[in-house]
Amino acid sequence: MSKLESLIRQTEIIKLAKRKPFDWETLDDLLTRKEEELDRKLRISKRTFHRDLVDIASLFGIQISFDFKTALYAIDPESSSEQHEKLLEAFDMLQVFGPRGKTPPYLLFEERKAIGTEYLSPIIHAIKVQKKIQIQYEKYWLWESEQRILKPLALKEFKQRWYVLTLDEKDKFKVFGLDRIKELQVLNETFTPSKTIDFRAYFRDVFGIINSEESPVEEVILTFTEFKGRYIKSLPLHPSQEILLDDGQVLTIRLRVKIAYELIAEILSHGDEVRVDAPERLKELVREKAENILHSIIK
DNA sequence: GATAGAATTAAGCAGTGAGG
DNA sequence: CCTCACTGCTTAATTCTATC
Repeated sequence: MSKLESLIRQTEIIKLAKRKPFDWETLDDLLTRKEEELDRKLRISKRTFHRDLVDIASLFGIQISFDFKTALYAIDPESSSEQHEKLLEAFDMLQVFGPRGKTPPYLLFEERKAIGTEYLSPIIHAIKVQKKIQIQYEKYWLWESEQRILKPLALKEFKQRWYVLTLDEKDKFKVFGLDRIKELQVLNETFTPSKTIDFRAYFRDVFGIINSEESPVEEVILTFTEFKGRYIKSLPLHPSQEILLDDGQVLTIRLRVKIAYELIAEILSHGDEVRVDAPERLKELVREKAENILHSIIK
C-alpha cells in the first residue's frame, strides 16, 4: 500500500468517473482487473473509498459525490476544472515509467532540450511561502547571462514551455522562461506582493505570454482548410475560440485576443492552410510577413 | 545494512442521518 | 421507518526514518 498505489487507485477512480457515473460494484470490478494488469494491490474497502473521495477532492480538486436519484457516484461538474487534466496526465506517465523510471524501448519521446521543469517544484514552493528567488538567466539575444532577484507570483504554461511570472527589483511585472534559467536559488528572504494580479483575467485576452496592457482586445476571425480545421477543433488555439462556420469545406473561427507577435507567429505556422478574415490590421501584418517570405527578406 | 520506533495507511465496526 | 452512504474511532499492518 505504497503512496504510488493509492495515487494509481485515485487516478483510476477519477478516470472512471470521467467516463460515466459508476457504482461501488463497477469500481470494485475495475480495481480487481487493474490489480492483475498492473500487479499492484489496488482493491480497497468501502471505508477507504470514502477516504479516497476526500483525498481526490483536495488533491485534484475534483468533487465526486453520490447521487441518490440514480444511485451512482458522479463528478460535480462545477467543481472540476480542466487544470487537473495535467495532473492526471502526469500520473499516467508515472505509471508508464514504472517505479524504477526506465523507459521501455517502444516509447519514442520527442527529443528536446531540458525545458526547465526541474525548477517547477522549487518555484512553486517559493510562491507558496512568498520567498524571493535568485536566477541566472540566459537572454535569447545575448551571449551573456544576467542575475536577477525576483518575487515569484505564478507559473504559466504555453506551447509546452513554462514561464514564471514575477515582480522584479523595481516591482515591475516580468516573465521569464524556465528553459532559459541556468541556475535558481530560493532565497531566505520573504516578500509581500506589492500588488495582487488576477492572472486568469490578465491572460484571458492574451495569446501567449506577453501582455501589452495598452493594446486593445480584438475580434480575430480565421478560416482554416477542412483538414487543418479538424486539428484546430480538437486543439483550440485559445479559450475564447468559437466556431462560426463548419461546413465540411472550411472552418471559420473567432478569437477574442490582443494582437501581438505570438499570434502572428502562430498564424504563419499554418502556412497556406489559414486565412485571416479580420481585423484588417492583422491581415496587413500577416500579409507583410508573407511578402517578406516571398522576397526572401529577413527582418 | 540492520533494527527499532515513528508515522502512515487501511480495515472493521458502530453509530448518524439523509432520502425515499 | 428502512436502507445505505457516510463518519469517527480503534486496531492492525505496513512503510518510512533515524541511528548505530
